[in-house]
Amino acid sequence: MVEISLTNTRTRTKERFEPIDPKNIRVYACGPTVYDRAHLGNARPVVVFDVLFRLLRHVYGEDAVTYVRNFTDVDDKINARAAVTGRPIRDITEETIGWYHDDMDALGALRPTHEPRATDYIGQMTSMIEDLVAKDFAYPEQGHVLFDVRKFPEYGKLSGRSLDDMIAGARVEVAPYKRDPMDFVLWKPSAGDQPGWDSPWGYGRPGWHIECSAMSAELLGDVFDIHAGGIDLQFPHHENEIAQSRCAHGTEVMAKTWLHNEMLQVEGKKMSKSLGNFFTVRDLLNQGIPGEVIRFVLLMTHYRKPMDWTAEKVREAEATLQGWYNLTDGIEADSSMDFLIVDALADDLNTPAALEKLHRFSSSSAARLKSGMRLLGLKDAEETDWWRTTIVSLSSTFSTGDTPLYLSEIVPFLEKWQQLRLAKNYEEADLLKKRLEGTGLSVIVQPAGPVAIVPHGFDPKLLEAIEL
RNA sequence: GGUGGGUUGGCGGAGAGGUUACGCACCGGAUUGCAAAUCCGUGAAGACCGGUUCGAUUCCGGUACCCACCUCCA
Repeated sequence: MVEISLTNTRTRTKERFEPIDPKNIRVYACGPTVYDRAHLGNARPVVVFDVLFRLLRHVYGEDAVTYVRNFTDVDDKINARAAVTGRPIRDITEETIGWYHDDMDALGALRPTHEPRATDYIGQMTSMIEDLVAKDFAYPEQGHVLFDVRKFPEYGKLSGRSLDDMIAGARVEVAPYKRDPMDFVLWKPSAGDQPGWDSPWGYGRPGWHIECSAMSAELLGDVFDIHAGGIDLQFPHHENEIAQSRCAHGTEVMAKTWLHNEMLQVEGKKMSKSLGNFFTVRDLLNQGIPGEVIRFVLLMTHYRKPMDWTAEKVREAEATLQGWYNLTDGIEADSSMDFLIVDALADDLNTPAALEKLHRFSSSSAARLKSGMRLLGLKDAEETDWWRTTIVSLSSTFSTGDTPLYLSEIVPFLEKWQQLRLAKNYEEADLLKKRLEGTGLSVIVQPAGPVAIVPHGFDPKLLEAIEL
């Protein structure tokens, strides 16, 4: 059995992963609030924890892993979106969930075992809140229900904060219904057209944190193996989840292992709308950057380090993948050296180290490369075609797939170019070559003669403007 | 202010107390009208100051700088 080690935020150490039940490993990751397209920062944890999911399935068996990622479909940002657009909330959340699936599928992320929606678990939330009130960990006040942080001595342990320090430096307004400034909302009243449900505390809606506690308990149990999310969720979201779940269930831990990925930056700066470097996964796909390339870039940096998204990395990833796809197209995969990749991933999801192994395979065995790429969730060459090119030459022409050949359009130019070259009229030959390259073609000389490399998506109409 | 993390060659980015990371770029060679592609090869590092050690970029302490969170953004 491969020994997996993971950096556990809860204990601040890298430790060996030992499943509670090797036949049913239970993982929960915090999913998106569905009010808009997923941005690139949302994609990082999705890809990172997809690698974890794949690794666990590889090691323990495909049916031995239960992976839950929620959709937060009740939230004030969604309400705001509904108010601005005049659309029903359900329309917005349905549409956004569809987008999310499209975009994450494009990145090669497997669908989790369960993708629960918060609004389908309101009953579980209210019973959990009732339980917390009954056990005196929470108190109702002015239509709200609040968690009483002073009742949970270990509050702040996950993020290494003390209540008193946080209050000293807090910039939050203290609501009048709170006993302690750090008390957080489990339930809050709804008015007007805000979404709401009947509850023992009146018509209202849940606070943000309770949904993850209720859904993870329902689907994974009171204690489960791994809870994952972005480092920005460590406080307060995960801290609050732990407080709720442990107090309600009376357990020593909520999850044995807590994993947090570091944040994403763009060209060295935090991604933000004001800096103009904010973009969604869909924006990148629409620019023609393939999903596999986005995935590759995300895998180039270890998940616990801040990662910088740059155009240079995109270029590098695309060139590398194109080369690997050319090597592995039509090749039968050889899994005999997979353990090298698995070992790298088992060492705290070291994806850069795994990529290094793939680079080594690329110069020794395309069959092993193909198998290794699958382990990282990179599509097979046959499943995608953006990397394909067509080679047009005067003697023989072939295409790496179903790409059109453009023989009649291109060959006359190659013949002309060859004539000029044989006549040593290099000035005109170079001019012609430059014009051809302006259409996206690459024109080169091989031992057998001139050759044009036609990229995927080439537009032959561009050739009409060039004089023969 | 509090808490956590980081600083590796031109760039990206890992591991390891002493043995080539790897990729991109660069340079040299093969090849080439030029170029591209491909193949082969060389060089290049660990913020600063101390400490531990036979030996540290790798462990410990300090300094500087950077980043994140504390503001229901992954």
